[in-house]
Amino acid sequence: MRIATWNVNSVGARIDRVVEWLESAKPDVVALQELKCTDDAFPHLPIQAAGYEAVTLGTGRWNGVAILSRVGIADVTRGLVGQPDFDGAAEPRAIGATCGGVRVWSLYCPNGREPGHEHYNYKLEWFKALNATVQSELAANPDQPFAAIGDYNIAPTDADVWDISQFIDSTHVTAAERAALTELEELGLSEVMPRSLKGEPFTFWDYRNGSFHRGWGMRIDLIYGNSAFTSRVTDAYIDRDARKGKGASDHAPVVVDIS
DNA sequence: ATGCCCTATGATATAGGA
Repeated sequence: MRIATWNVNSVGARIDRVVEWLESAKPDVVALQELKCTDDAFPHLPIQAAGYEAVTLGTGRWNGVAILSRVGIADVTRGLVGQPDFDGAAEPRAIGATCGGVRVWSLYCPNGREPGHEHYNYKLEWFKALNATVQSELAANPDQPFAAIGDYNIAPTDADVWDISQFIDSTHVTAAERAALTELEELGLSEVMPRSLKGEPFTFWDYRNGSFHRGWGMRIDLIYGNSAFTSRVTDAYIDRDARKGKGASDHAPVVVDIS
């Protein structure tokens, strides 16, 4: 079974590319982030025409997550256990579903903006809610394959950004953010490292400053799984080609194959 | 080569992204 995660930066603006990618990569399950649309506006018709059903959580202009599947979607959960509000609202950043026997979460973790910012504190609180959700689900079904995949907005190590000296006093690389990943690992999750098909192993390149052709990228779209999941992994890769050309998302898909 | 920002919004600027 092939599972993928992709921050598409607006599913409406990207729908043709998304459908084209589904047809070429042939994933069975896809976690999408940054839909930037309401549930009502989600483009179900072209997704269905490509052979997938979709469950979504979207409120409009910002955020939004979905899971696409051609192997069934059951037991859909929207939001996290104890998820914090931001600016008085629960943002659409997490959706979980069981697809083909695998429990999958599509995650769009908060950015944080800058260390010490209200949004940074929200980011750390959000990860506590993710931790509580993962802990609860792993305890309920310890033998079921479980994958928490998406845009984590954290680079796990200094090697996961193009130049760590550019990240002094920046989010995505702080000890507190990385500690949130360590705490997920302490629950029994571990990261599936994707290989790079060609070029540097990043998953995001800013639109600005020609970052993509300069190799100024970051690896922030991550695959975490429990041992029932990771023991079945046969391959994982970053589809960097999907970042090329006009009309691309600023993120590349990350794909994992399991037996 | 992949080439120097993009998206949605009660828009004609602004917020957010990372």
